[in-house]
Amino acid sequence: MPSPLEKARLNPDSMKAKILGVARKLFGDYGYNSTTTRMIAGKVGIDISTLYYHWGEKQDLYEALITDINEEIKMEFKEVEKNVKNKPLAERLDIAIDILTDYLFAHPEVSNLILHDSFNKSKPEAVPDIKIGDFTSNIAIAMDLAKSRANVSVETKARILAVWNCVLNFISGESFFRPILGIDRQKYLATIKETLKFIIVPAFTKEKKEETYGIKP
Amino acid sequence: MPSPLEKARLNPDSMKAKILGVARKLFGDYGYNSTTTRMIAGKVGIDISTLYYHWGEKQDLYEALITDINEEIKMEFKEVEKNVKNKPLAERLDIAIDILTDYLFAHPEVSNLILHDSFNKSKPEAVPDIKIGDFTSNIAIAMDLAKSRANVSVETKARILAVWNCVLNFISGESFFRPILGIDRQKYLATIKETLKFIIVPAFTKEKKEETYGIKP
DNA sequence: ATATTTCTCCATCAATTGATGGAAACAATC
DNA sequence: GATTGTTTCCATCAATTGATGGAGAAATAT
Repeated sequence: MPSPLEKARLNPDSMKAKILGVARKLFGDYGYNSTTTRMIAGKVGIDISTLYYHWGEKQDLYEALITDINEEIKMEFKEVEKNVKNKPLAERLDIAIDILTDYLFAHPEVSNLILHDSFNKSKPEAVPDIKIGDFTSNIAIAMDLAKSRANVSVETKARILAVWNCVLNFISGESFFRPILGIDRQKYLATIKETLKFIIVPAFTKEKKEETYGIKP
Repeated sequence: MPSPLEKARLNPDSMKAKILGVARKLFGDYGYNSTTTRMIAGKVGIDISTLYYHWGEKQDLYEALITDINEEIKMEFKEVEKNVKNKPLAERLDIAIDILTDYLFAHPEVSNLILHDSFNKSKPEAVPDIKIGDFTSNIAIAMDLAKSRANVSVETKARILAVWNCVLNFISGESFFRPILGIDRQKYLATIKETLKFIIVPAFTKEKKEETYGIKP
């Protein structure tokens, strides 16, 4: 028996899926509290009660979409792991930045939602988190910065979180950063990647250069 | 004739100043829209009308506090500039990170407000911005990454913004990051600094090592 | 065609929000 | 002590918000 969520994902033309899609963008733009059910219904072009008919409480709708995003991120991280297998560290970092930046740039709501989720102190209790903490250890191992999930040092975790949040900021802050930089969207994406690589690659490869490059055939 | 703002700052025991202080924290924690005038009044321990008597509209209160913060940040950046004069690049970065991280760690509302300001799409139009864009060029020059305000490259600006936002994230995201890292507040501050230096110093000193270290006496 | 289920909207509710008028308490001046 | 000005609170307003009941419309089944 497919969950309501799966049903909505299976049929993207369904009203339920349409509402979910619009809700994603709006919750991302304005955060949980500042997004009203009327805004969502209005943008879908339906009455507010229709929205409640399909999704029940505002929280239920939000929960569904956070669950979705958690799933998406997990898949994206798996994609990274697959692509960096048996590559030297510098190249791993490069690939990880490319994949994650491209994904988030194409789905900026995801980035918005994660940031709202991390920093918002005013959402109702029952609302689920986006579980970034769980991912940091996986990334550490994928990047070969730790041997096992239990062995990831505080420093390594902090570094990964720093980088990860740096990406999120560039994506979510586009409307803020791009005017400061004075460049177009394409150039912005390129600049983000370049900046991230500029900052990250020397830091992580500085000391481990020999041992890690050794993997290269 | 001192502005109402200056009057409030001059006498920190005044009701007006007390309200401003509480408003800073709350606007920082919950953002403009999710902070109600009743929350502020309640935390100060006064009736809501007393708040309106002193500050007028909610926007006016918010504007006053943003203006304050803009001024504080400007001063903090001046402090950095003063301290890094005639130092080699690596040391400059070190000092800048120390000063800014300490300041923001002691006043996390500032960090919260800046982040809300950069990412929030739902605040009323008339509300003023925190002008981070203006500061990036100054920092570039202070760090000796550019010769003049007109000559700061897009890449350099992007790098500074990345670092700056990284600091903000660590400060504002403490309640989110610290459980992931599993450390106490003091260790957290140390870890932030170490992480920032780990990431930043190698990147910026990699190519410019010779020319910049040359300044050293 | 009729009956049943699914969907959509209108009207409405109670709670919350920004904001104000006016009365009382308090302080300063004469 | 009376007068004036400042500060505080109570009561209230209109607008917005999350949420629901019920009446129809639309689709599906019989």
